[in-house]
Amino acid sequence: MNSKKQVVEALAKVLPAEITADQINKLIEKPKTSDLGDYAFPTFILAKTMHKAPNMIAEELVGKMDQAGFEKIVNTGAYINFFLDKAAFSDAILKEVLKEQDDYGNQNEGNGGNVPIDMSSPNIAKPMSMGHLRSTVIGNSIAKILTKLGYSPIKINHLGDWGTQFGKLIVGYKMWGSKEEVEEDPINNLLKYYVRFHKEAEDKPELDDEARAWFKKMEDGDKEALSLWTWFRSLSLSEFQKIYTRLGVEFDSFNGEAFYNDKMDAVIDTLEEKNLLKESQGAEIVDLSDLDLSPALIKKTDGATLYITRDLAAAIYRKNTYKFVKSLYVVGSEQAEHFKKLKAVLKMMGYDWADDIHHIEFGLITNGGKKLSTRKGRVILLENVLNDAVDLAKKQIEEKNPDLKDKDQVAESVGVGAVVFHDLKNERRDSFDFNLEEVVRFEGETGPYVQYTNARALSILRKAGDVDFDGDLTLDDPEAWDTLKLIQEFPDILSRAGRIYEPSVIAKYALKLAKSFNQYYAHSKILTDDAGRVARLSLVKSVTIVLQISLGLLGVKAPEEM
RNA sequence: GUCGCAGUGGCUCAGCUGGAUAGAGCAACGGUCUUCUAAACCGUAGGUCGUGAGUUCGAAUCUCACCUGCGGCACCA
Repeated sequence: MNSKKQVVEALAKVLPAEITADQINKLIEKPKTSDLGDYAFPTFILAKTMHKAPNMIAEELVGKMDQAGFEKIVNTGAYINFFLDKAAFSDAILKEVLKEQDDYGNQNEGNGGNVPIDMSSPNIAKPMSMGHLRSTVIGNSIAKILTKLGYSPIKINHLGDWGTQFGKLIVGYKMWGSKEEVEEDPINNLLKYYVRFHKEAEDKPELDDEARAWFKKMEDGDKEALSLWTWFRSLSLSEFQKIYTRLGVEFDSFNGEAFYNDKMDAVIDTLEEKNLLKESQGAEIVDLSDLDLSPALIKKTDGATLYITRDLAAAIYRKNTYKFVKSLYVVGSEQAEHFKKLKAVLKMMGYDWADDIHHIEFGLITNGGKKLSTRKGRVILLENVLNDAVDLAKKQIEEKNPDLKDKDQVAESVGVGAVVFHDLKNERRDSFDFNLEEVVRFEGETGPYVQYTNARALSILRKAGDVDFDGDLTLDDPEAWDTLKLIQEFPDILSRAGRIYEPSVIAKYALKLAKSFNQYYAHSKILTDDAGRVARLSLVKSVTIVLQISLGLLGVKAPEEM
């Protein structure tokens, strides 16, 4: 349903013909308060052409307008305020949601097009930190949003599974580690060797040489080196999997850095063919000075390849494999320049689809104002944060709803949901300082608040028993009005979230809808047995549908009771 | 130095393409559970929207300068 269109049409009839429907549509705004109606049209721009004061124009236009189909149309100063017919509106929107159910809001702008999403991408042998959570959770949510918009996302976990750090790891393992220790607690112990390596290498630079030598062995296909690498990799992966399961995230591909080892020569060949490669200070570069970018370093002085070389190979591989309509990279904003360069080089290679690559950047999480650093052992372990949050959720349940069944499962959903929601509710570019208390908060603008709202609504529906959601769903209760309008806005919210790749748009919407419903809940007796009962229950049902869709899009579970 | 991002009540943030008295949450204070889950609801208090100029009928929103913070800037990813 489209109530805005109704407003545009009403205006088009009385406005000068040179103003197009499209222009009208752009000028219409939503008033801040409901006493100013549901839509408003400012008449200032007409003042010049009509040679009259805006408030006069507004008054005149209102006099000429047909009020049919609206509750009323009035002017307030220079604005024309439209009040929708609440009864007709509620009936139409509730019927639509109840009919569409989980499909409510679905759109097909994507037309099935493939969209690889590079996300999560933790480094092997290092624990997942809060930083990885961002990439994982933002990527996952964007994938779900795009699915609802008709795209086919492909979630790629571009694992950090190759590079000199493995040389360091092997050296550390051989010096201080043991098979038993690693198998007991793979990630933490591997991390221990890695941190110790960096500490000791400060005084013993020969350790770095040794590490380089081991990495060289890996590249040369040395059996021992590769078998250690494979072992570290698979241990790490199964540890990561535990966290992904908790977060409810699944991947379509785990092709990480190592996967592109044999695909870089072709890239370098092409660069050479197109005469793009230049030698500079002993290294091979692509000059990007025309674009005000520093050069892209393709090959080091020692002939080894670099990050961008691998990413070029990956970009091309993804285009060939998936024929994508766009390709997303959920990576921190500190890498913005890297992606500019990546696109620039691809463009120079003649790949116009470079324009379809989008860097979905997000802000840094700091701890005490400082950047997190694995090397210095300064990390916030995601697993600990999740555990703390779940423990706290469990306590709350014991306190508030001790008879609840499946307490542990609900605590898991609520605790993890709080952490995930917290990460998604602000604009992704915002960087924030980690604060456990804030992350695991359950009151106010939080995930649990939305979950709780949904659980209470479901509880009403359970108490209502069998309801035939049919017939007249007219609801002209002013308390319900904001909620109804919000439900109707959902498809627009979804499309905006997809357009700007912003899960926070959905999170904020869910909070708004939950708040609005809680107000309704507090002021209306829904189960009262009167003529409006079915309509009110339809609203409750519709709210649960939209809240559950929204939480689902964020990757947050919606427990039925809590 | 240079490029990018940000600067809104004590704290964390909204504010869509410029529009009608700048909105929430937390914290503070005060109310609301014999009635659908009080993880909720209602109310009070709190803001020169970093600073200065400009564009406009109208600027938190656009332009410029400056200040502050964070991030990037060739052999890490």
